[in-house]
Amino acid sequence: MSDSRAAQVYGGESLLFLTDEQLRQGIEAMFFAYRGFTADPDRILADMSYGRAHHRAIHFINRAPGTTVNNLLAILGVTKQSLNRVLRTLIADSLVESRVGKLDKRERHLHLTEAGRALEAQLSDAQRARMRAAYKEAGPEAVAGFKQVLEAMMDADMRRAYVKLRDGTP
Amino acid sequence: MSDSRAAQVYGGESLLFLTDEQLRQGIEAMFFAYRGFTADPDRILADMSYGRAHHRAIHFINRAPGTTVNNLLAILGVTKQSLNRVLRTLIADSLVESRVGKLDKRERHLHLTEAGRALEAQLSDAQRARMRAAYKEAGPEAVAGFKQVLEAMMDADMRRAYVKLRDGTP
DNA sequence: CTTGGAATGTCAACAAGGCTGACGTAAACT
DNA sequence: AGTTTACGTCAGCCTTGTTGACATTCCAAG
Repeated sequence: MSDSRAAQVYGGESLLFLTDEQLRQGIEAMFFAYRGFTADPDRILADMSYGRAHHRAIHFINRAPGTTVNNLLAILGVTKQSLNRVLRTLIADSLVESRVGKLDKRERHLHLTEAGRALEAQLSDAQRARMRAAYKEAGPEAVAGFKQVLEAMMDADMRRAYVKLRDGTP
Repeated sequence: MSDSRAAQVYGGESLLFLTDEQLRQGIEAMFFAYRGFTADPDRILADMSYGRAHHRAIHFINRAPGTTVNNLLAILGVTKQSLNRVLRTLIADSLVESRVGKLDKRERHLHLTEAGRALEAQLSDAQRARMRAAYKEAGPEAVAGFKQVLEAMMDADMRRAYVKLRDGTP
């Protein structure tokens, strides 16, 4: 099981890309690339007293303004207590606004303030710059493959959330 | 800067894949996919009292048996205090062995024990299974693109480390 | 209408795993 | 002999995850 060669030919197509060696390369690529992926925003956030969790919250509030805490919870995949701590500081610092729901007063609808949008843009710009350079270096076909593999790697729930965000939320 | 259309044509090739929207998709794909990427080993480790940090150490010790602490530090990108805490528990639990260097007695060479290799295989199998499914679903060309983009996303240092591991350490 | 349960969000306390800083020891280098 | 390198460790801090307890609000069954 641990050293499946997978060097057979199946349906006329070589399966050499499924060797353990190829898979290991992908695993290590994910590890190193994710570090790069988060490095630039992390540097910016380190100066303020924020962390990656704040970035994630800001990102998704910006993506879906008015989203509820529960909604955000599902997307971020953390406990509400964990998210709450982050939100509390963001609200205290006037980057995020929490509005009591009109229909259901239990819900809180989250919005970025002007300052919040400014920080979001700063973080986003930094992360996109690296992404853009990588895309440019690899080319459009590589990018298509990149997205396909990542999507196939997600848990089913997350995949639904991703696709929903990607295709707009009708 | 924040909403560059990038919809021009450059060198005869469309640059539509470099729009902010495309970049944002890639960013979110990385976020969700990384969660899936770590989910299976995390579940296994949760039962023991280990975490992701232990997994990383075990992975790279297995990849480069006899590596030194300093070496591992550079690859993992953490402080020695942080790594040491992890290594201490792994050594105490007889999953890792630390041997004093023969040429340079200041160095400690790290090896997995039999038990260490068993755990590594268990974690590795779980992670590879997901990777294999994703590769299979996306196909060989997508996988090639996936790796290209990830490699281009890494910091230069990490890219060197990655390539060195990938091509064997001569 | 009331009451009990479900949903939503907040507060408190704890653990993992990053970090810095300081220090000690042994070996290697100059 | 003195300096540098490799490693280990102690102490303390921060972020970010966790569980447990609790308040508020909604809704539906009696």
